[in-house]
Amino acid sequence: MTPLQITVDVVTVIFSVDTEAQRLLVLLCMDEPARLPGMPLSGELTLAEQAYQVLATKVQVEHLYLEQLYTFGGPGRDARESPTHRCLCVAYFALVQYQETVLLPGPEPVQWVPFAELPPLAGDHAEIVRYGYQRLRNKLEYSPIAFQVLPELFTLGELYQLYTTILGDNFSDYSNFRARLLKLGFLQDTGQKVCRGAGRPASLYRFDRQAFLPYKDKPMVFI
Amino acid sequence: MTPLQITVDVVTVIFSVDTEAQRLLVLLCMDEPARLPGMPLSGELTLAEQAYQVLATKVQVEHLYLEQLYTFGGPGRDARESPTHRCLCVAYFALVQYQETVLLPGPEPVQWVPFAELPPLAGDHAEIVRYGYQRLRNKLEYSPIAFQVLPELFTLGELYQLYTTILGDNFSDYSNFRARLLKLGFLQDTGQKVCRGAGRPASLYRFDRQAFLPYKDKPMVFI
DNA sequence: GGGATTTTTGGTTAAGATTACTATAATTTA
DNA sequence: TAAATTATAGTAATCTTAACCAAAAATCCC
Repeated sequence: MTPLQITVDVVTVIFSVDTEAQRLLVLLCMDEPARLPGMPLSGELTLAEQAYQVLATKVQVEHLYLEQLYTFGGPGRDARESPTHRCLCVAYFALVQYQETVLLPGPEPVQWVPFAELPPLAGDHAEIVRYGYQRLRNKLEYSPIAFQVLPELFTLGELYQLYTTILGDNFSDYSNFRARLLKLGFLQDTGQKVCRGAGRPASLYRFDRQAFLPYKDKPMVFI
Repeated sequence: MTPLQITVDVVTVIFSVDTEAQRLLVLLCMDEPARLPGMPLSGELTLAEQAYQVLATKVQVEHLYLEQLYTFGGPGRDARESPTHRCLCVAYFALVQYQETVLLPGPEPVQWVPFAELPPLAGDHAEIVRYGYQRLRNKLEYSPIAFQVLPELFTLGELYQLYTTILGDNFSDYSNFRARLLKLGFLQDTGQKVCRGAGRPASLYRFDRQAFLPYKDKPMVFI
């Protein structure tokens, strides 16, 4: 019996939100066919560090959220496989701040692609992206990842736009969204006012992590 | 550069609920130290099939729920590791029906251990069990896994006991639990009455999968 | 046998949350 | 300067939740 040879790829589904254009974006390597950024597992890093490495070789960004998504591994999912060689794929999920993200040059150029207009993807990468999108929606509803990728100070309108771009605008109207979020008590009004385009100036808010902590493990719904 | 050799173990955290004794149980291999059932990845099966295989070599059971839990893989998590050898662990989560489960004899005997009285576990298996317990609580609250491990016909009291044993009895009182579950509309009253010990006879209910399906992707809370 | 106990069942009520909607304030745009 | 735009505040009807209460129908146990 020949021992089974195993390859493990770490790929990262990187989302970001262009609130201006109201678009959810996915970072893709524009090969033919397009694929998710990834690299084979190396020896010294944890899986999470590796997933971050994948991200960091493609983009420069300070504010992000990263977590493990799922491990894909049916036999036959990769062309390199054979009876003695198995390929697994540990997928990670990332959300990065769009405005500050810089795409890095490299041998395989990456590009933001609107989630609504995904091209055909290599192997099972389309499935991985769909899985990541579900995770994104769920996380948004019951965890504060939005504040991870918003600037330190933001308006409630900007927060609402982030939510509508990802969830669609039928999850709540703006007025009720505002009331609910403010009631939760972890948004700190700085008192500063800004004008973003037309309309009455808005208050700048800050996410108060201290005030949020009591919500750990308690039911907490944003939408 | 020597190629990295990778071993992948598939382990399964198997929970069940002894409603009589009001105890949540975990299946452990009673080695020294105790550990979760698992086996190295082989060539022909999907990860899920492999996880089921792990389960099926230890217990005989018809009704169960199985899903992927998490992939653990920091370097240094396993004694077999070296600079050229990396061990990953793809963990699965299972919930099985206690009453019908038969522990199978084998070289490494398994045993139900109360979750409240876990012995020291090998490697990072304690972390994996804790992770599984969190998943169990979450799943119970917003998915119908309870019906997967309840007999075809069950009383609302039995359903409530399953919930209290896992979540503690401070999540809802019986009366409100009943009302909420019945309102959801996917519990079919068969009209049959049974007496379980003392007390007024209870109606036997059936989980109506058809009536449940509309809840897919919709918020749905049981507690 | 018969009262105590246990469990199921079916409520009620007050408080809180949600939804849809309205109105007003303060800015930019035309 | 009027119109449009966005932020903010609030209301009222409806629905949900939490904490109870009480009767019904069985077993338990003396």
